[in-house]
Amino acid sequence: MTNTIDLMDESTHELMHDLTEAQVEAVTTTTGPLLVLAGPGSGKTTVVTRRIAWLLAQGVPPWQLLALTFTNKAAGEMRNRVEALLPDVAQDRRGLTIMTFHGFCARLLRQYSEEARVAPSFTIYDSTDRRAALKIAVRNAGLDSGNWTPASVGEAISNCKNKLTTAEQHESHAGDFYTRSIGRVYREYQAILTRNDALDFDDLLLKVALLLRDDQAVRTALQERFQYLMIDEYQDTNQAQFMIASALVGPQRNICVVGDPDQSIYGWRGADISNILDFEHQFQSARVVSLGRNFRSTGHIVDASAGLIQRNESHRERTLHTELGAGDQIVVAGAVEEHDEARDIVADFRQRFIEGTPWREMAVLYRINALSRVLEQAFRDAQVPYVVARGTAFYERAEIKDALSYLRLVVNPRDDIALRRVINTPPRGIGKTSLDRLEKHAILHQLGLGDAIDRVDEVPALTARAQAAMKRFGEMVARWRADADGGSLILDLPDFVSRIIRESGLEKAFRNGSSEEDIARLENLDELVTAAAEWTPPREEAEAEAKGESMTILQQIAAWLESIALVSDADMVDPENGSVTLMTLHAAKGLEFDVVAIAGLEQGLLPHARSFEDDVEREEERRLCYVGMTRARRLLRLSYANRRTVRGITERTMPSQFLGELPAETMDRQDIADPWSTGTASTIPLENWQVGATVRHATFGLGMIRRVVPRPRGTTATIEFLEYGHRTLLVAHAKLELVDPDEHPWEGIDIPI
DNA sequence: CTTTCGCGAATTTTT
DNA sequence: TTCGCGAAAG
Repeated sequence: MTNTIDLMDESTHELMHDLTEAQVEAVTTTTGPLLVLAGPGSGKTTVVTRRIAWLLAQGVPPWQLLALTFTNKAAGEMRNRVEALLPDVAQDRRGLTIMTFHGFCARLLRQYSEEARVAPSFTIYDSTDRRAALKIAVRNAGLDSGNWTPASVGEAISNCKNKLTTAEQHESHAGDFYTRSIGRVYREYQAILTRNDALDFDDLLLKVALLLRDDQAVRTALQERFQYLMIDEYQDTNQAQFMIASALVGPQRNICVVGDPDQSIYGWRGADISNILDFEHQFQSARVVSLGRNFRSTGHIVDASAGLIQRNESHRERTLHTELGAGDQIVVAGAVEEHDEARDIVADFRQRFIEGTPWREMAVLYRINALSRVLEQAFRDAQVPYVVARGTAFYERAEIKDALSYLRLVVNPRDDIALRRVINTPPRGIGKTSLDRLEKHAILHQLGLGDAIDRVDEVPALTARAQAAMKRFGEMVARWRADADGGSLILDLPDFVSRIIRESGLEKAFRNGSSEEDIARLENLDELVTAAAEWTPPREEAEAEAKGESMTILQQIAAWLESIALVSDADMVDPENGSVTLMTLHAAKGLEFDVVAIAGLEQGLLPHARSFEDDVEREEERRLCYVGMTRARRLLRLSYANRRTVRGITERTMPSQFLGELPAETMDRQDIADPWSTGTASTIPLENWQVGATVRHATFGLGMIRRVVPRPRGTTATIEFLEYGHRTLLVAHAKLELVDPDEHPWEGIDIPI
């Protein structure tokens, strides 16, 4: 590597002088397949951005570069950092493509709509729309909506799409009833999407994968354009994304993927960890660079998280080191119940603030969104500024979805899901009966609902009243559409949005009432107008506009709606704001803070109860915990409550098994006396009393813990002893010894269940 | 046709 | 606890 540096001139040396040897190798290995294994805090973004700058400095035209990320935030940060590296050469970055996977696919599909056989002005369905479409699909497939929930059916369909399996293919090799049924719903669901000119998230990837697979001309064109491909967070790619990446890589095979198998946390969504594990097999002669130095966290944090992740069967041995010193130990704190836990976190943060850490450098992470409620309350009560990173929440509010549905209908007249949502919102005399009649007519004549409304005179079943109401509705939308598409009266996007809110009657509906709720809804609608005003078109469009091709309102709405459909929670973390950030562990991926608290480290929460049956899922929970811990630079606080109220029911909880897996010397334990156990604590820490743990008893010999139940007189454990059957013992008094699982005491022995 | 009420089910994570 | 759905009342 040294001679590489010797060969560099002044300006390029500037790009390397502060990098480690491994990082330099990752930056300068520009030809052929390259896998960068980047542990937490190892300077992954630095490497990718320097690599882009390096390629540009080598004279590679910017439009030949394509970098794909998972979130808008990651893409934005990458763009900013490239710009910071190359401040003077703005026009040299023209055509440089740094986008999210989904955003990139959406763009390709609009560009090649004909080849991909999608409508050019397709709508992207978010999870709410998808749910609505799935319900209709289940109904159309003649199945009982009670047994076939949108969630379960949707997951099955999603899995099919990730594997590029079409409904027909799925049905053709269907054996059992379940598979056949899913196939039927899948076909119905896809028919709805097609009729509505809509694509769901999976379709964005699927359609592009199929396009690249089947259309050689398009594939070649893209391969020729994008000579250098980079993919961030590669451990979270699914099969469709792998297909896309493989197809984009031309004969020169310049593909660089960056990721960390230990941070794969989207398996539940179809992410396939083998993409990164098998990279060297998929792309023969790939170079592998492992970034082993952690620039982010202090020693105890690095050691503790390493100790945890080593417990995973799937973990590949490797060492990470930091040169930032040992730092503070991790605080592991217990609390009586969740309110105390939240208060303790706030008190801790307040102390850090007094010591000089700004609020924006602190974050609270949790497994499930429901936990944010208690935490928010505690922060509010203490008057500590906080922000809940929930980018999508605003756009999920009913009144916002209503307003957006009107806009969607303007852009895409065939969007029946949007139409259903707003045809009677606010009420305009078109009830269920009328809608049913319209639908019957539409099906009979093979029309969309929008078309049927345009010819509502021909629907004899409708009452005159309903007919008139529908006619008015149809004309209203048609008028908007005409005005948006080249009409001269409209000034700009926010004006148009506000006009729709007004003329649709949404505004009036909330202005009539004066309840707290109505006022909030009005404010939200105002907020939407503000959001429209603050929105700026993405770069490609902006460049086109600079050339004098200004966008019509219709095009602006379409682009705005697309950007809304593709926002994620993490996108909303604003480093400029002076608040503590509250978010899920998933949303925290890729971020870092000086001070991090993880709340709710309890059995059933983290790891989540739904992962109990499956070792693979449990390992993903451990990775999730690992991701959370490694977000911290200096201070990490893990906490649990002994009691937690979920859905109005208070339940006893156990500390997470993960706490028992952390090296003792990295922890500063601040557990509290468990009020349910009597006095003397057992020699085994509570969190090690897990179902499945192996123990040895002085009299009964070897056994396995089957149940652990906290009781007023002390926590009891039911243990299945190899020779004595099951016994229930008081944890505090039993003379038990925990057997190291590595000893494999069960080898060759049938464990009685 | 609209509104209200009561019941039952549910929440893990999200582009 | 909260949401969504269906039934019954207005």
